[in-house]
Amino acid sequence: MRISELSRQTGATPRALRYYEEQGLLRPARRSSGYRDYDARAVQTVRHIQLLLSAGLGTTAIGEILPCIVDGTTVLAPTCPELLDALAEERSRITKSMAKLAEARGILDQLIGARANPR
DNA sequence: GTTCTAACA
DNA sequence: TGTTAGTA
Repeated sequence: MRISELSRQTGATPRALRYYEEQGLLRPARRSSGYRDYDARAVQTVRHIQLLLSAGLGTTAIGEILPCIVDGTTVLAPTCPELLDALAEERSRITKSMAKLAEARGILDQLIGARANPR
């Protein structure tokens, strides 16, 4: 299928799909016309990319994790250690971010003279 | 009409 | 990422 079709099936813009390729996340074949030619598998791959992206992982991390994903239905399977490793790393990153945000909120609470949980 | 690459009022 | 330009 061509880029517009994959875009339609995944919701990713053609621009994003080309970007994923630049990052080595996708390797579509090329037609004699120069147009990218994606196989059906690409749909699943893009969904995996979107999932990992929404988890806060960067394209470089995703590039390392992607090959560890089993061609199951929707989600991924913690196969190789690299995957668990990268995911655990990202998780601790998030935990640290949450701590900083909580601090920032605490300061704002004082400045505002607010109660514990002002939305 | 669609896609491609490259580049940025 | 969007978007636009100039092509193939």
